Amino acid sequence: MITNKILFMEEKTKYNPSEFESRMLALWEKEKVYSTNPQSSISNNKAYCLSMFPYPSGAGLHVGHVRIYTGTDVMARYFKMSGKDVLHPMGWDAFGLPAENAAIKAKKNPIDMVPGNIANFKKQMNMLGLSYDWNKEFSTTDPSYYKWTQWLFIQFFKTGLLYKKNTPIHFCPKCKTGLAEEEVLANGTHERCGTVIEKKILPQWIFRITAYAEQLLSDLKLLDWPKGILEMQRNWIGKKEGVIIKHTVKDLNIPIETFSAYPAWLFADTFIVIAPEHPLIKELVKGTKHEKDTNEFIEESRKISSQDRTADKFEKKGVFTGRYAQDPFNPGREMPIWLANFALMDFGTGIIRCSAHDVRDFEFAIKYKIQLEEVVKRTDPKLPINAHDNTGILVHSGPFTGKAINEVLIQDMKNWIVEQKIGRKETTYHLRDWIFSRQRYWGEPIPMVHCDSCEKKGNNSNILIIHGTWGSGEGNWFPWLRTYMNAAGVDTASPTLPDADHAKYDVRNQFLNNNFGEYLKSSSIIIGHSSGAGTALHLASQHKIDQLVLVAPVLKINEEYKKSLAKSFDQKTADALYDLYNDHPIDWELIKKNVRKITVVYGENDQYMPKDMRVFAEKVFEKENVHMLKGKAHFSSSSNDAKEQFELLQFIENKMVGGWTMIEENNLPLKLPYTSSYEPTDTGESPLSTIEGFKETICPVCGGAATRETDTMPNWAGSCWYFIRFAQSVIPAEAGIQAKTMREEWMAKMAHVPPVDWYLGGAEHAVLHLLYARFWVKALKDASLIDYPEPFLRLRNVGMVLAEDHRKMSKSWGNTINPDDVVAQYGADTLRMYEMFMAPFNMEIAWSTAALQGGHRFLKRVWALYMSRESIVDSRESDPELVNKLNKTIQKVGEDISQTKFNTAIAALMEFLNAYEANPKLSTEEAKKFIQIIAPFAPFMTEKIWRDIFHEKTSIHLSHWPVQTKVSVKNTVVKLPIQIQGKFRGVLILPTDALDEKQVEVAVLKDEVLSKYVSGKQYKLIYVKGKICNFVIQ
RNA sequence: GUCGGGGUGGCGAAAUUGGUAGACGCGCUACCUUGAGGAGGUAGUUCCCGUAAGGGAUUGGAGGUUCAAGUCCUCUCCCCGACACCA
Repeated sequence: MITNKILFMEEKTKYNPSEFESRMLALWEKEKVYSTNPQSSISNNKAYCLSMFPYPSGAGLHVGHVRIYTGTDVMARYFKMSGKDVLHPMGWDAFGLPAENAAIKAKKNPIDMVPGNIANFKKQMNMLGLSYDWNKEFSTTDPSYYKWTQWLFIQFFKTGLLYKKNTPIHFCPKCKTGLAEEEVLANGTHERCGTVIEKKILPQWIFRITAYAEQLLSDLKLLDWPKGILEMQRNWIGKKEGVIIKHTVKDLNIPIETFSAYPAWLFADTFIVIAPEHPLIKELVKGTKHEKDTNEFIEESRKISSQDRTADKFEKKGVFTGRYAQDPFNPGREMPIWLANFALMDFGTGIIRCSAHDVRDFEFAIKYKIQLEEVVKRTDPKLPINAHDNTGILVHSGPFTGKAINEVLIQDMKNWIVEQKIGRKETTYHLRDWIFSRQRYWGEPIPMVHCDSCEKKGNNSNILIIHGTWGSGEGNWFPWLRTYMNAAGVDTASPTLPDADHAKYDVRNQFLNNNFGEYLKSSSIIIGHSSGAGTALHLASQHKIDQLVLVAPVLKINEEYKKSLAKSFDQKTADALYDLYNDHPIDWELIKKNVRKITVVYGENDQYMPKDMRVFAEKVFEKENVHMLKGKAHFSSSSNDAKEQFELLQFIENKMVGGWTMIEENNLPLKLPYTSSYEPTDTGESPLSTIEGFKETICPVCGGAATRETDTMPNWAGSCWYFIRFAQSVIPAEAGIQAKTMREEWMAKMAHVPPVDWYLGGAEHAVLHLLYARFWVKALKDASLIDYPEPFLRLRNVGMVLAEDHRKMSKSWGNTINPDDVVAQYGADTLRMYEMFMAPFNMEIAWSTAALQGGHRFLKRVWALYMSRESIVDSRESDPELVNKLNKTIQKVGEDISQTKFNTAIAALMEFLNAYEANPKLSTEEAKKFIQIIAPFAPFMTEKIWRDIFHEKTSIHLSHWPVQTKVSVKNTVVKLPIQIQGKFRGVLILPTDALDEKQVEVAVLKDEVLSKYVSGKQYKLIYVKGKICNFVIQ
């Protein structure tokens, strides 16, 4: 009998995770413990915790994945127990080169390979006890997901943010695809495969991320991100403020411009160099004796790869063009123009003014014996003073001679340059536009069609802007919009109307029809601003056009409004406008027939518009086409609205640019065709071009034969907005309201979900995914598709997990650790505990199987303690000191988790366990609390104890984070550290009511050890009451 | 070269505001226990001198501020990461 009982106890006492972990998983699934509250994503008490989602490789989870996912899981569990509405989803970033290359190797279609990999990842994630709500799961390769990625592509196309153009790109000869700037490493190799990149000119979809350079830079201040990542983004955007200097080439009268970020040194420049790729060179040397040398030099430079350029031994070389330019800073000085291989075509203007003060220029001048001048005294004539130091007293510097170089002086010089008309101020960025085409199979097909006949017929969209009263075609945001649209390949015009202040209907109408009658066609967009709307409306009644966009429009003028117009302008102007609207009435019905889409935009702070104008707009047009923009006024310089009106872009719908148009919305998704031959081609075209029946299609505009785009999107596309899809609310759409259009569906499900609160992942995405996603969010915000400026409010980086030998884990080294093996041997809780404990979350760590035992031991000790019933459940009395310590531990663990300081949280748990074991006196209620605060780290074991020992019916993971019990611990004594001469000499134990300086002094003098340092000596006391006391011997 | 992050025992690391440096864990040492296991317990463990009591040194190095510095300031060395002929 006795033996049996002992056996039973042993069985019960032994910590055997494999015996219960899988049962806990089943229990959680049955009880739907991790299902998300549908309100979570829109609750103002939400905590959106997200790990960077993985690309599901065939290799399965790495222990590095485990570290990120456990960290996020611990936070999600803690926030949930703290009463927050937690969103903690997981999905798959399965498009892209790695998956495709693996599939090619395995001779399978990636479509067939991905599901197996996902299943394996998912199995492993479940095994680890990660609290994902799998109802939120999706893969970027699901047509139901990439349908939206394609739809977003179309939205960006329509507004000119994405356009197709022949452009020199980085091309990976191994992967046979074009790449983005961010995918090329400093040594000129592809970040995925290490192959040296080539330059090629190919037609590419270009995403205008540079339009957002300034916002991407300035909004960094909104983010709680690691300093290093912020700095890397800042550097990558690379804003530089400087000046452009204008020159004229002697004898040729060709203007050339140079950029300088250091204006203080401009008076020293004596020669000019041009990048060998510069197109101007041919003109400079044409027909001269320098032509041959120059061509040879250009040819030679072309052969040097970017890899060689960055090498240490890169030799500065150049060749003289035989030409000179006048130096605007030193009248009479002629600057020889050279080609130089250190000049970069893609920085500044590709042309540089050079001086004795720049290291490279100096070296070059010495080599080719070019004359130098200096504007600050050099101590050693053989060495340059680096211009980037910006220090010294100027000489030979015109009006600035004798002045010290500082910020103020530099500003003065810039202003002087502008005043003298020598040049202008200029801001440049390192950021380049994002090449968005990949000549590969495994990506989202680009939902675009090219129609040759449309292109020839001139069916491209163009834009005519009509300005308002007392305005001009060069006012407000018109030049900005024109530059922006022209860059995307859209023709624009913004004529200044004759006598616009007082012009009546006839004058306006005649002028526009004479000059722009032929410009307007069925694919045209007319934009009318303010009272220009009247003219625009009349035009639209005379021409069939695609779109009419009315910005802050005047739509009618009654007597009262006429009076106010006369007051703010003059009577003649008011009369002219009255004529435009009333003497020549607007035919609303005809306009509606002539125009495919009419859009009206007002700013909510527009003080020039009578209140009923918008009401009227909603009456004559469809209500859904009348928009009110928050924080905007009259969209004019007079109301101080910014000139760059990105928000207006959303209302402009270019239908066709360069013969390209989008496929119709109800044909989305454009599915990736299934094929057996998807290897990259050698033609620079995507493999989709070889698939029969894919490329040929019908033009949505003219109905004739057309061809599809066959390139695909880069693997970063899907991850630019996946967090929005995860957070998608299910409320209106799935409650029975059927959205008519994709925009309606988006607005209902995705427009109102908030950004990610906690984003955890590796630092390797600093300028790739993290920059791209920020860019999309800004573009989406300007398109009114979401309403926040940044996707990831807090970012925390995870440190890499190295192998035990401190090298990277790699199959070829044979030093990998498989999480499956660790879980099989020690249980998932041990693996989680160890990875959270061994180092601060963001630090690199080397795996240590020995240290893993530490976490295991902790769990075993907790287990053993709670399994010995008499010490836990049967004890009624709590020791106040221990409860006090427990309170502090509850507090610390919570605080540490919310600061991603998991290692110290666990240290605190261990510290408490030490105290608890030494003196196991806690009531049942208090004993439960300790288990609860371990729960985020070790979800399996704590659930088991919660149910078996405490007989709880609902999951510990749904329980509330414990509150601290008030205990009165009478601290009757205080340990007071004593220093003598600043050196620690011992601790005095003093009653709490005897802590006055005098009492401390007496106690020290009485103390056998301490007294010998001070007795009989002159000393001064520095006493921080109750904290420390220092005796300073005089 | 520029920018960012670091440097604390044999190892991974702690340290609110400047206030007992080394919490917690690993490892190690001695002893105990056992079902002989990758087990458990107790005590010890920054280094040097000392049987001990005790003393001295100590947060990469040098200086400084302070009653008091891992923490603040100046200079300097080393490691890691990112960017780089950027005018």
